[in-house]
Amino acid sequence: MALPSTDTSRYDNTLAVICTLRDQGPVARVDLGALNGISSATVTSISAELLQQGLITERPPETPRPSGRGRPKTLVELNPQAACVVCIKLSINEIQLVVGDFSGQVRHSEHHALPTLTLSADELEALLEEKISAVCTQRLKGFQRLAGICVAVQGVVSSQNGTIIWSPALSFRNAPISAQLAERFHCSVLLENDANCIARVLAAKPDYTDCPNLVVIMLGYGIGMSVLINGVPYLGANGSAAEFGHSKYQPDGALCACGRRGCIEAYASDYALYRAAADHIALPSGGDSAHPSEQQMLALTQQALNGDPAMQRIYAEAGRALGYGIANILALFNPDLVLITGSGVRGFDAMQAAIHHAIDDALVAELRGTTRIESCAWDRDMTCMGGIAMALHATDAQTLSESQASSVS
Amino acid sequence: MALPSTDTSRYDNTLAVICTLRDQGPVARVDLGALNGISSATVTSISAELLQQGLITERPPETPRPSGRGRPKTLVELNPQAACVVCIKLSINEIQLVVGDFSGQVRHSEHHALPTLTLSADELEALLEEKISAVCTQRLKGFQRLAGICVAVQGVVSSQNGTIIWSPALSFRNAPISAQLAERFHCSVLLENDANCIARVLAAKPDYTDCPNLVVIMLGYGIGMSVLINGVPYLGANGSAAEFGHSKYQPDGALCACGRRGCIEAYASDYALYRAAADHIALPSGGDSAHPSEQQMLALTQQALNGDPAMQRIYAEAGRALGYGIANILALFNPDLVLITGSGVRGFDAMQAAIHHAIDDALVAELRGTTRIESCAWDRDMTCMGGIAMALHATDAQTLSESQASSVS
DNA sequence: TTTATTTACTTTAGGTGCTAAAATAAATAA
DNA sequence: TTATTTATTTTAGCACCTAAAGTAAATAAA
Repeated sequence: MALPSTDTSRYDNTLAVICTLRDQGPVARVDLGALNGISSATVTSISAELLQQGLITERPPETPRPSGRGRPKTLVELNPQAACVVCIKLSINEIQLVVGDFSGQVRHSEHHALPTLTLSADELEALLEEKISAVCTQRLKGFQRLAGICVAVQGVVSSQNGTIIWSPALSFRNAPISAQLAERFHCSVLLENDANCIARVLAAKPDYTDCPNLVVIMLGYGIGMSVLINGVPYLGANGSAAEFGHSKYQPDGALCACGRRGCIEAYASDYALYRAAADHIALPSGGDSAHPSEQQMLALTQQALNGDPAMQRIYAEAGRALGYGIANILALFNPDLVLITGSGVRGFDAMQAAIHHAIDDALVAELRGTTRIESCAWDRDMTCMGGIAMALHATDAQTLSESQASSVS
Repeated sequence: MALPSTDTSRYDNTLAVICTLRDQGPVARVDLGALNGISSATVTSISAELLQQGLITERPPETPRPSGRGRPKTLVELNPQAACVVCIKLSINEIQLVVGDFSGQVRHSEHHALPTLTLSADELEALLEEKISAVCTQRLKGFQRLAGICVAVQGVVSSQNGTIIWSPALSFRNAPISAQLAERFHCSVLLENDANCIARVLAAKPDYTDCPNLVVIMLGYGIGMSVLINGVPYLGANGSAAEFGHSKYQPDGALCACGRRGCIEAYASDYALYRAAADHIALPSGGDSAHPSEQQMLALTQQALNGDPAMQRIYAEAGRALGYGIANILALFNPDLVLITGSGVRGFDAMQAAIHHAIDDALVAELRGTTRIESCAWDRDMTCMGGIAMALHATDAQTLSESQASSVS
């Protein structure tokens, strides 16, 4: 039963204006109207409220006048100081903290190496509180408030419950996180899968804006995925959807880190490639066998690209597993685009032929469809950028209602 | 960029009232308000419009008065004659036509046996026009108009383009259907996958209403699937999503009707079971080897349930393939519920143990999740009932705007 | 230098559609 | 017959939008 209830147009339009300003930068009132399909009279009214609440500011007229006749546009822009958000990325033996302002710009970023795998749930909680706290005291000068926190985690999380169900970075399971952080910092806390953060960033790129159904595959130590359906991440019933890495290539196949056999991850992840290669060739030392270092993985890839037949065979088999997995994605999701990224794209060229060959083997043309399959350069900062964007988006509603409340009092 | 634009609440509320009346039957204005979260003053206003347009009627007060004090409720209900819709199901060598009225009730149903596989695209078009035309002249007495047509097809269809991309019932491909029918009958034409129609009916059942993410697997001659995400069928970029039957169990495995190898369908569909059994046991004649008859399939299933070891092995292998396929569904979609139905559920008991065993083999508990996996009795009329419901839903918007236009003139 | 033109923004007038509260309707209980 | 209860309708008022008119601030032309 749908509950249409009362009119929400002012609210929707205000949100639309904020979103537009966030991803277009300073915009004139006329253009805000045109971009969002509302009259400029309405924009005048909305921007007057936002101005009064301190969420936006009018930009002083440009010194070199813009060409053309007529009254020059008065640009309005988000007030960066109106609020800030923090994103913490939790990966194996490393956390990254990033501070973003209300306009979405990154203001600060820091990395900390630490042994995440030996942490207890309480220690993790304490660690996150300490790091956020430190960043707040050092970096929050001038900001009106901390509006939200996004915790980006590799693995299975329940955004709804604010619980990390399972993560390769942690040795415990079912850790509730959001509630305590929310109480400690008096702001909304968003728990997100790292792949969803990446997908958020990629989906905004101009090349991919016409892809409402987008699948992003993250290759790396493990294999993750995000599925955007009409631009929003699909989470499933408990948040464990899009676990591409543990979909099957071969029943009773290679052993996976999850403990089962035949997962795609058991063929195409870093540890799988390293494991398959370790018997054949000598590798630079560093990392341990379950967690190969970037140097080791680069060396592996290089050998395959240099024409080493054993390594070529290993990458071809990984590509075949990936290809069969992608074939299932095409048959089940029929997305507009599959993007392959993550640190593991370093090996994409060595796998690409096998991937496409496997897909063509698996699917007839009608089911193969017209889905583009592309790789995408990896940037380790993308996760937190997406987390900042998601935290701001989640926070806008709250920011609005709070500002309204304070302006009433 | 979102385009919130002008207010649509009257429209939304009117649609909500119609939907409520359709699936609840006669309802009083107060209750319409409560069920849809709007005030009864608004319901009065909306129902006055609908009454004037002839879309609803007031039901005369009950002769045996309802208990309780106070002014008795005046129930309003949809006027069944306000419009009707036709659903045509196209299956291998059979079509079914069903007429439904504006209130969603089935008024007429007929089956025709005919050789669909020898039809050309033009012949199919002519056949559909002829059958619909006949049903209209015979059955449309008293109805104000034919509001919509739903064509329900096994296979891959593009609802957007109104094109049958591929169907096992037809020997040709890429047949545009909707446009010509729409022109001939001056009404909206909806082209739907049969599994989506079934899913629509099942999702409405009280047992399953709390399952926003629902996967329906249809076993039969082939294997189809429908994925409802927040209650709406997921179609993908070209309408070829949810092709579970052609997701992979075993690379280079058994030959599938699609021409590729290792598809789930090549293990667990009727033709696959028949093919595997044909070497082992004698079967009643009828059908051909690629299209076993219902009698033959019942005999097969019976042998397995009677304890025949060869047949038990065949059904166990089919169950294992299905189970691995479902494991991928759980990992990728993490739905609230997987329902297995279709004529092939006759063999469910013979496969069930193997299905669950395979799922547990494939997935760790965190990824297995809490998804319910259930079978559901098969009813061949369900497809058209879903088609009627979907056609009405698709049509309501149009019905409204037309009635408004005519009431203005 | 003045005037016309162009474009942006704001104000005004009017419409849609909602709700809460008051009024009315139609029953039962006392 | 009167009081009470519940349903529906009417009324008054609010929120929000748009079109159109009015105002502001620039350039181009006379």
